[in-house]
Amino acid sequence: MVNSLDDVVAGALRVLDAFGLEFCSMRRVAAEVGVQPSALYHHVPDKQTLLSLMAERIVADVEVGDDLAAASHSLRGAMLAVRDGADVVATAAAFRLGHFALESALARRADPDLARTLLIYVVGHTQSTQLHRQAAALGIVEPDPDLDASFGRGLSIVLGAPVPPGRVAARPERTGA
Amino acid sequence: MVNSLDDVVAGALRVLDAFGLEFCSMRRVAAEVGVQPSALYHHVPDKQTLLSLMAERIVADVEVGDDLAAASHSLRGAMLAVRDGADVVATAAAFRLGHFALESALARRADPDLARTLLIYVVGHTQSTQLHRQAAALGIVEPDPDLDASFGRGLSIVLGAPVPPGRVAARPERTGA
DNA sequence: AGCGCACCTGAACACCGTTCACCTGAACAG
DNA sequence: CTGTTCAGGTGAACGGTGTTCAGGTGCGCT
Repeated sequence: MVNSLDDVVAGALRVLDAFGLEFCSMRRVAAEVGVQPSALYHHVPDKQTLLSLMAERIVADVEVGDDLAAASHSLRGAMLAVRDGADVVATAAAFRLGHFALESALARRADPDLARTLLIYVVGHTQSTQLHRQAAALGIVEPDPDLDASFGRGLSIVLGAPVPPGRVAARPERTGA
Repeated sequence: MVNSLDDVVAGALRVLDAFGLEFCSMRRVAAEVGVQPSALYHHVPDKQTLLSLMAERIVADVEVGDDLAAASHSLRGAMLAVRDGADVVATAAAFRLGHFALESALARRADPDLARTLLIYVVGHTQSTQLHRQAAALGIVEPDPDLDASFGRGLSIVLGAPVPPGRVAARPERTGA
């Protein structure tokens, strides 16, 4: 008892990391915190709201500096650190375009359109990465070791193609057939 | 009675368009088709599978030609045409990176990394657009008339910044502060 | 001592996806 | 005409879900 909102969010994140988003139900979170399901509604109006709080926590210590690529990798890392983290961030209020804290932070450093595009890309690719890894862990698909590099290359495309070392920037302009 | 798989998918899409993804339950689809819920499982093993079929149908007549921007707009249009269409496409098996038909089609026309990045961006931005519009329709947020233009600008960023007519391609390279 | 309030209980409501044993009716082979 | 097969459907049930609500308990404050 005597649980605070933080305790609830922390418990929810523990459940998320242990069981995945699919099984992160209010009842499970309640059990984790040691409480009846209805008690959660004393701290949170909604499951949706709880998910948003979890998302905020997941990306809480992503630092947005002047290096956009570094910020992108930082965000990706933060989401990958928690099971289904990218899904939670994507689902959460997160994508009310323009009302997402990280987007504003990025927009302060660069063109707002670039900020938005970058954010969509980073979250989207990371979401796919996590989904793929989970499928691979279940043996449904063999792991793709190129996924991380793929992220970097896409990042370069979005950021303006200063492709890292020794990499062909092959982007055919309307290759006919 | 005498329903085929196509009838089920069509019914599901009708329910989706009328009530949104949140309320697109097997029971509702069954009612729409005029059948008991359990009957659906004669046509489909899963709700997940049904969603995938719906997604395929939503993007079915998107044409991928040599003009990547045109293809992007076409895809966006197809998803926007159905309520929560982008969500369905994003959720569906869709994003097993590399196993998505549209990604392969795009990759045949351009660099695979560009294809992947483009797809993530288009679906992601459209998803946000649709979510925003729905929120606006409910009066939760005032509509943002710039969203469509925003899509175009982001597209230009991904495709290599041949920014359309009369538009400043302002992309500061690590603008210090 | 007594009020307020944060926190919690326990039961209930209306749904959900899915499974199961069973039925129906048309198509087709002998 | 009989018999079998089988796509398609029924109706009940199982174990879950998010959420609500009336009520209870104990701490801190005045």
